[in-house]
Amino acid sequence: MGLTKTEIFTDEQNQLAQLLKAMAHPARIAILQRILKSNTCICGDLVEELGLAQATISQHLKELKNAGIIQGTIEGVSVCYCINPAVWKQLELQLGAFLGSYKGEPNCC
Amino acid sequence: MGLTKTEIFTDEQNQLAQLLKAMAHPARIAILQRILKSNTCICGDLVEELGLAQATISQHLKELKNAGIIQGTIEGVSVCYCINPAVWKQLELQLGAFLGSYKGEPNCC
DNA sequence: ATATTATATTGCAATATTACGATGTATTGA
DNA sequence: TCAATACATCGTAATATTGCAATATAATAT
Repeated sequence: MGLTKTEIFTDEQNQLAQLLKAMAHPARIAILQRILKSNTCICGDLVEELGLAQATISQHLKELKNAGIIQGTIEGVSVCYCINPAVWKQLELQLGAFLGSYKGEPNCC
Repeated sequence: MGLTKTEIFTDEQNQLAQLLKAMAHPARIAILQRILKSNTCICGDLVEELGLAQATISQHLKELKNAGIIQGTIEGVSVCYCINPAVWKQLELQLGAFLGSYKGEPNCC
């Protein structure tokens, strides 16, 4: 198979899983950290700074963009990527609620 | 390929990516939500409640266990799974720092 | 118009993931 | 001991992901 059965889960579960999946790669975490740090946008500096080929970086950027986590605007010859505030905030809320719902009660295993 | 180049990233990036990856599937999110809700442990109730085969559930549980997010102890004939408090707390901290480092300054794209 | 620069897309090979049936294993109860 | 119950593991098919070279595209500069 290799095909997730999305139809048996809630929209919220599928959506959260998709956002997590988009971030679940060290290169994409590195890209996001880089965008967060130099809050002013970046472009293909990534190709030099990370040790991956240009095609690979472009592909990772595309995945982050498809998930809605980042957005890019053309800026002359290069492209400027930055965080999509709405999605980032939603992710923060959804994940916060999810992670925060654990109350660590020690009556178990 | 299909092989992540982990050696070019920091331990923190690789570790966070691995934790996110373990959670980045709707079935595994559903499993975690179920564990969080009935904070008292569960077992193969999941097979009935989610619409997946027993082998599939077992496989997802194994992945969560391998990532360290949950732990299981044998309880008679069944197995009791619950959250690993240390890893959960670490995830909360690491993700909180990561997500919280975005200050939403609107000087960009 | 043409070259240059920056990024995207395509095509491919290697590997990973998802899901399940079938089978193995360990514990309890009769 | 033997059956039943609850999981785990194996094997397999379908599909997805990762990474790159090669090539395409789009914008600016000459």
